[in-house]
Formats: sequence, C-alpha cells, structure tokens
Amino acid sequence: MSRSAEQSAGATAASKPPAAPVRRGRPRKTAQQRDESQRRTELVREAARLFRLKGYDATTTRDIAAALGMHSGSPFYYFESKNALLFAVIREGMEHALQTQTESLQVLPSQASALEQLRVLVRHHFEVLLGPERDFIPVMLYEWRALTPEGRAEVAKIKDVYEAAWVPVLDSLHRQGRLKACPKVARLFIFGALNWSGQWFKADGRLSLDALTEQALLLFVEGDS
Amino acid sequence: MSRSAEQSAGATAASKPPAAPVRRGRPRKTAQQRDESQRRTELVREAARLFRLKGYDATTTRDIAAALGMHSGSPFYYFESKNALLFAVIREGMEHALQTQTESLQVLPSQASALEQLRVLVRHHFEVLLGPERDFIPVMLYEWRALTPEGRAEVAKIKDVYEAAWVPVLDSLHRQGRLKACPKVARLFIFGALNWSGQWFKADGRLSLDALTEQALLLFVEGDS
DNA sequence: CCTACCGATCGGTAGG
DNA sequence: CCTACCGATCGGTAGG
Repeated sequence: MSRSAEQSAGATAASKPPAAPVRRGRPRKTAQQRDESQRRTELVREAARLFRLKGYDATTTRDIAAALGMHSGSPFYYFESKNALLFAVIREGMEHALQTQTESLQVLPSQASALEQLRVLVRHHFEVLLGPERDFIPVMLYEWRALTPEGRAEVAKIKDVYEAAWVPVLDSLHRQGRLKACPKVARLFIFGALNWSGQWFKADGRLSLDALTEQALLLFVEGDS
Repeated sequence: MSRSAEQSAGATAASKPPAAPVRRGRPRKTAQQRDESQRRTELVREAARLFRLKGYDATTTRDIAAALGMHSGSPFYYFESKNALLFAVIREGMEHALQTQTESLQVLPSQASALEQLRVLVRHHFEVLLGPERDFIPVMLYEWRALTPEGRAEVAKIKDVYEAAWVPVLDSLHRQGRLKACPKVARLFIFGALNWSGQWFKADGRLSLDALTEQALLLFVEGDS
C-alpha cells in the first residue's frame, strides 16, 4: 500500500534529467540539484509541521510548497497526492516512535521493576509527543480519519505493536496491587491523559518532561513515592 | 460577539413573508412554515453531528443542508457563515454542559465527600462526552482552533468556569493524601484521560458509563475501593 | 426558504 | 523541479 501511495524511488530516479558527467566519490549537491531523497524528507517534515499546526484539511499543498520555496505543483513530483503525504508523515512518525520505544526498553536492566519500565514508557511517550520531533505523532492522533482505509489499516498495525509493549507492564502493576483499575481500561485512560498533554504542555514552561513523567506516575500508580 | 456572529432573531422575523390572518392560541405549524427557532435548532444539531463525524473543514454547508432536506443556500438564512454555525454548536454545547454540571453538584448532599463529588463530576463529564448529547463537546475539543479569536475567547470563559468546579475537589483529595500528584497537573491529565475516551468508547459495548466512572476513580484516586 | 449564480481556492496534471 | 493550466468544489449572495 505504501508502494502504491507514493512514487517509488526507482520511478523517481528514472525520470531525472540526463546525468551530469561521471564523477568519483560522493556527488556534490548544489542548491538546485539536491539529493531527491533529502528533498522528500524536507517535504515530509514540513507537512508534519503544518498538518499539526493547522490541521490536514486546512493546510494546502501550496502552503507546504511555499514553506520550502517550491512552486505549487512541485510537491506532486515527490508524492502522488496530498493524502500520500499525510500517510508518509503518519507512517514514518509511527515507525520512528516504535523504534525508539523499543530501544528505550532495551537499555533497561533485565531485572527492572514494572514501575521502572512504565517510567521509561511514559517518558518516551512524552518525548515523541512533546520533544523535538513532536510534529508527527499528534498528526497521527488527530488526522487519522483522513487516511484511506488501507492507510488506516497499515498504521493500526504499527500502533498495535507500540501499545502491546505496555500490556505486560500494566498487568504486572495490577498484580502488584499498585494499579487498581482494569489494566485494559487503564491503558486507554493513560494514553488519553498523555496524548492530551500536547494540548496544554508548553515546552518553555517550568515543567520538564522528566517532571511531567513523575507527575503521571504519581497519578496512575500507587505507592511509588 | 455571539450577537454579531449570527443573525439576530429580530432581523430574522422582520424578513418573514406577510403574516397569515390573526388566529388565537398557539399558531399551527405546517411542514413548510415551521417555527424558525426550531429549524435553527435542527441546523445546530445536524452541524454538531457532522462536525463531530467528519470534522469541521471536511463538512460542507451543503452536507448540513441536505441532511435536513434544505437547498444549499438555505443555512445562510439562519447563520451568517459556516463559522457562526460552528460557534453556535460549541457555545451552546458548553453552556449546556456547564449547566448540567452545576445541577449535578447541587443534588449532592452538602456533606458529600470530595470523592463523591469527584464521582459526580467524572460521571457527568462522561455523560456529555459519550451520552445522547455527545456531538457537542467533542466538537469543542477538536475544532476549537477553527473559531475566530473572539469566539475562542468567549468559549474559554465558559470552559474556565466548568473546570473551576474541579479545583477544590482535587485540592481536597490531595490534602487527604488520596491524590499524590500536583492537583493542577492532575486535573489536566484527568481531563485528557476522560476527553480521549470519545476516541475508543463504544456505547454498545459491555462497559456502562457508571462502570467507566468507577474505573476512572480506581485509576486516579487511592483507597476508594 | 428556493433559485440561480459567482468568485476564489485548491488538488492535481501535461509537458518540458 | 517550473510553467501554465484546468475542473471541481465550496462558501456565500442577490433577489424574490
């Protein structure tokens, strides 16, 4: 599905203008002849920023093009539709979040307590929601329904894996008696509480992401002071 | 602001066709000559439903008109713009929610505990989010930024009053040691958890709003089993 | 409320 | 990537 929603890298390369004289080593990139995959990346980043700021429907492909100094038709050289650009933002954001979450858990000592594991999961989730890369996951959270059914299905798969990491941790805390609510419902409430933080958290405020994590744990888990 | 955003009732009445012969008692309403304020109400309800279902930008005034059997220009007889319709949905939804919240608290015995007060607040909030009138508050939550600055300011005032009712309750629980997190941050997290429930709660599922309320209290408040 | 319409915007494309 | 464009959609209006 991601193949058909975006121009493949091969097709893109094939339509390039005739190659410059062969040259050894890494090719020089001028401002005009930029590496295409980098330009594509810039489009995804700018789209993420504007989709988050103004919403998908309220953002025009012209807005995105102009922000990168392109003309209005140029984004369609890289993406076959506005929706394919949204899909790229969401899919790449989710895959990045899943990967960094997995890495965060791997650096934990194997005997880490369920509480410590939850702390890492919550801290990481704040990172993707509120940290430097914050434009991606909120777009997934709020523009989900604008995807095609196929796009939604593909994103749902990644999301399921992401959330699955939380299940044993919450189950364990429930067994320890430190989480009284049903773990399944608790997980949904907790994701809601965290996800919503994008609506009110100010990165320049007094609260650090570490402090925010501590507050969340104080609220959700008993006896962790 | 609400005066200038919508046609006033007076101006609307003045542009009606010549009055029918004077008649005693309540005037009969045919399908064609409906009470204008009722038709206005239907527009607000239908707009709320579609704005929630598809989003404000993705809903056209034609969609709303068609759902009520009107022609495309007719909504503009009642509202001067699509944005005025959004404002009406959000403002009326918030005012209704504030009123029912106040009423819910008033029927509590005066010596009710902070926990009982929180239970009422949470249960009521689920009611406006997930109950029969569920189309209004979610539109406020997710379409807020589409309002004019003046509209946002007016809605923010009502929202502040709504949220202010939670402050002493959470402060009290904090003093009792049953809410360990900072009450201010806790309130934001709790609203997030509840507000997000609209994303996953299925009204036809196994979980009632009462059961959902109990789960929320188990998650947020210590020692309430 | 309907009829009949307009002006602007926007996603997208052909062709180089 | 740009140029030059189009076709559809949509909010909104005049006039009755």
